[in-house]
Amino acid sequence: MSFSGTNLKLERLEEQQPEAPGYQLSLQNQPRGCGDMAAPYPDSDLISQWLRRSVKAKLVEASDLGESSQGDGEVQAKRGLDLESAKDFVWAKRARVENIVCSISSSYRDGGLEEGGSGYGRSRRAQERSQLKQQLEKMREQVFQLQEKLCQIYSGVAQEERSNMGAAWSQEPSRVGASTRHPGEGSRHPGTLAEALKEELGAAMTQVVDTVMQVFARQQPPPEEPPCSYPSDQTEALPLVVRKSLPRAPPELVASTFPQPMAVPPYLAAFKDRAAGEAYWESEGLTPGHLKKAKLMFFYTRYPSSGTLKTYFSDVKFNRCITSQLIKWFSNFREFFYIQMEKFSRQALSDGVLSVEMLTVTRDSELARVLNQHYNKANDYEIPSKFLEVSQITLREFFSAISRGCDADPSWKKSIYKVICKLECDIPDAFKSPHGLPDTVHE
DNA sequence: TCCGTCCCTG
DNA sequence: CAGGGACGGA
Repeated sequence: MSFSGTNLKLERLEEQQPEAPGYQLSLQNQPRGCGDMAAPYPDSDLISQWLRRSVKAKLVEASDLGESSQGDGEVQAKRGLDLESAKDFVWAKRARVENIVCSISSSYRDGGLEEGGSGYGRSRRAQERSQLKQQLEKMREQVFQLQEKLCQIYSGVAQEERSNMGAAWSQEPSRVGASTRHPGEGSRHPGTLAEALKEELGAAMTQVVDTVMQVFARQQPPPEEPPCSYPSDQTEALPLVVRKSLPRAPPELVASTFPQPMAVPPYLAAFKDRAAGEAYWESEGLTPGHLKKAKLMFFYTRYPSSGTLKTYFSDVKFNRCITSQLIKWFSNFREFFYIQMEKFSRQALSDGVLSVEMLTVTRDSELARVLNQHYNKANDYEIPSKFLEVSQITLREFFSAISRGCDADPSWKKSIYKVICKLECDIPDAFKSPHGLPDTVHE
């Protein structure tokens, strides 16, 4: 791996570093359109400045005090940055990485920070500088790769523009989003370009940030308490169902004693999960396996009590959140169930069915097929005959109520719900097994 | 007031 | 499927 090109590019970055925010610096080495891409994200300018100050303060702190940067939790805890705007995360990441690189690089190039002090302090500083130098080299490489990627992506866009336009290439290519939407040109798959850009940039940024975080995390002791409480503590804006049995990330990658703004905020970590196609936590949370199990349990119980839920989800650590989530699941299951019942009974009415006796639900019924598709998508479980009976009773209740004109009453379904909630069936003991799902039941 | 449910929306 | 408002019962 050659560093010559990398160094050239970095020096150009460093020359402009004092004035321009970090995220714009590297873009200035790109075609103008790339730089303009930053325009929709003005917030990242502030973030960049703030981050640069934080990193510099960190370096000065480490050097002046002659101490490692370990363990200054109080100072770090005071540093917080609200990066909640998800649309800015890529730019925030970029700004963060580039500012780290620029700051370290500037300090390094200028011969380090203030000399003097005791011999002990000097040797520690030399050690610090040596470590920082190594980090710088690695990060230079990463940033260079990122720049290359951006160039490739953008040049690809530009080529496509040229070939598609067939006319003179614009003197001043505007930002990608705008350049793909010329007036009167129609919607020529701008979404594809935007998506490609987004994916490439996201993947590249993830790679860079990961490396940087790893480099810095190695300097830090592991946190005393891994933030594994996160999935159950913050459920907003994240899927409540987490994938289980995937490798847990080293805690220091999720949160370290690094100054707060540098730590990966949970939602960014979550994005990183998606970008990397991995889940970082196994946890106390409900998994797709639990969801599947719950759906199969619906064949037996439409209104499970919290006690029933606790009994049949014994591998789950129950708290208010988990309980309400499970209850919500069954509420959603019922909703779907009753919607289908109403739909099929109205259909039967319009098809000229005259009496409820004509309405039956068997395994061959279309209604059974729809229900099976919803609650037993993998079709690896046989619908219990009891559920077919309950479905038939419900269908007939709906048919009867509608044919009597009861649906004029806004609360006409409540009487049906009262009937159905008494039709609970015994859930097979196999569902009590905390691991896996019961084998197919053949009746 | 709390909790469960319904209902609507995204 | 999740979020959230409305509603009613305890």
